[in-house]
Amino acid sequence: MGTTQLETVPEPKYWHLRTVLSEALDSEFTVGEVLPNERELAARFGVARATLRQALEQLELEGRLHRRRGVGTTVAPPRVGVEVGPDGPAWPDASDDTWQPVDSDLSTPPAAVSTALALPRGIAVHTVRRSRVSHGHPVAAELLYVPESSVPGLHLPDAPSGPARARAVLRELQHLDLVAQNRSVELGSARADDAKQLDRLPGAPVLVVTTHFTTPTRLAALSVATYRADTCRLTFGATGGVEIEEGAA
Amino acid sequence: MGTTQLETVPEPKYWHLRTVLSEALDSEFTVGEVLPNERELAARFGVARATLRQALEQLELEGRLHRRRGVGTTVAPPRVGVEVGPDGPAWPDASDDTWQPVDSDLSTPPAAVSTALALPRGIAVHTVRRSRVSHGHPVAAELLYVPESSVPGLHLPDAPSGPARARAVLRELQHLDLVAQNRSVELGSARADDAKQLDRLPGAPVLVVTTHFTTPTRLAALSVATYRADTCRLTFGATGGVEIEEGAA
DNA sequence: TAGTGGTCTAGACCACTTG
DNA sequence: AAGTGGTCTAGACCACTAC
Repeated sequence: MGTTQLETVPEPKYWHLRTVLSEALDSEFTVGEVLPNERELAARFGVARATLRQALEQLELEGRLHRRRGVGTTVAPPRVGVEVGPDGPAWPDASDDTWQPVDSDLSTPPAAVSTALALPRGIAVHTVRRSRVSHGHPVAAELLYVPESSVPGLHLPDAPSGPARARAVLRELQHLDLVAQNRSVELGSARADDAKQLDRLPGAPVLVVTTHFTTPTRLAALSVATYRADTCRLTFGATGGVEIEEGAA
Repeated sequence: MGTTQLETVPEPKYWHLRTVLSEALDSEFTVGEVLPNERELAARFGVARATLRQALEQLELEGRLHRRRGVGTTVAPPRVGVEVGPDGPAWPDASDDTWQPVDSDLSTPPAAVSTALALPRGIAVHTVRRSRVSHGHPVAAELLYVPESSVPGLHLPDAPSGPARARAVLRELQHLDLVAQNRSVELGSARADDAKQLDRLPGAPVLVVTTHFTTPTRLAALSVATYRADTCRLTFGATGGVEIEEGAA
């Protein structure tokens, strides 16, 4: 008697919408194609714009869509795999071309960093900012915290900040004997400065990679790298294997 | 004359609210404490409930809050660090106590999995479901895809599914020569079945860990593990180092 | 200037947990 | 039955981009 699925589906509208849109993206759209605007999509599906936006937010979180204010919503390319974490412990390399030194100064780190480095709160450390670019787009912003005691022989250039200073600190680190490298990954939301560097709005989802660099005696440096969660797939330890490309639908 | 920051702050209300609440959580609340309900909080801050919810969603994404329908909003404990990824390549262990075999059957995997395993679409593979528990709470759900050709000597128990069948497949895997193990991490949203297993709502943010198990000749198995992004911090390769505890505010 | 996505409001009702 | 968070609506205005 006209019994459809309607009564047995306690599924939220936005979730159902997400599924419908996701399938449409698979079959009827190509990468880079622009979708109809939100007001039209909402009308087409017979829902409020806020509900439609909930579905779009899900798809953006999953890396399927790319939304830009003033421009529109486009179909995102598959996430780029960025290699994070070499086979063994290794210092960040000053001549590394995946990371670009941006700036550096001597400043007091957040309390959580002081704690991790076993320093009293308020003690200044060398703070190196680096930026990672892939395929022409910024994908990560890094803050590297180095206690002064880790680089006793550091000879600074004249400038109190800038890329040259950053490279000096990175070069000096190579002298230390690195024995271990603990990494962790967690979800976070971009702070205002990271967001600007990553070309996103504050609060955008990011993958935070924290790396502890330890020498035989102690924790010598701490790196906090913030990756765009919408566009990046972090890859680890390609131990002899071949990188497998996806997106071959 | 009464010039405050108001006019120079194009910062969204929900973002400012997030900051204020975050600082309040640091100084005035303890883990497990329940916050006032959303309607009261919204009234207290003079914003609409939807705006207040945007701030709470951010804090939940960052693992600071725990919200449960019908119950309330509580202050979340620090994220638990879950070790994912041993030092070298290793098969999932049947007697591993961090992972618990849940179920197993022979079924056709999603198209993306077929592609990665270099199988024609529609070919059935052994699918093993496992569940990971930490501190009494479910933290991850895993789907392990094993082509029949990878376990030719598999002797199945009578039951066509169930934990016993899962263990049989896992045991048989140990016989293969594992040479590499490629891992990647990306952000995703929980599908309905994962969400139920993780005690979350559909669409909840998760960290998806994909592992490729390769033998000398080919890709022999594929694991897709879904971790709760709100409660988990994934840790990698503790190469001789000591796990550093956080939360020592 | 027109069109886009981003923010915000003030309501309503629903699903769920708890007493 | 009462109280909580989750969903949804129909509007308004703002910030940004591009023409």
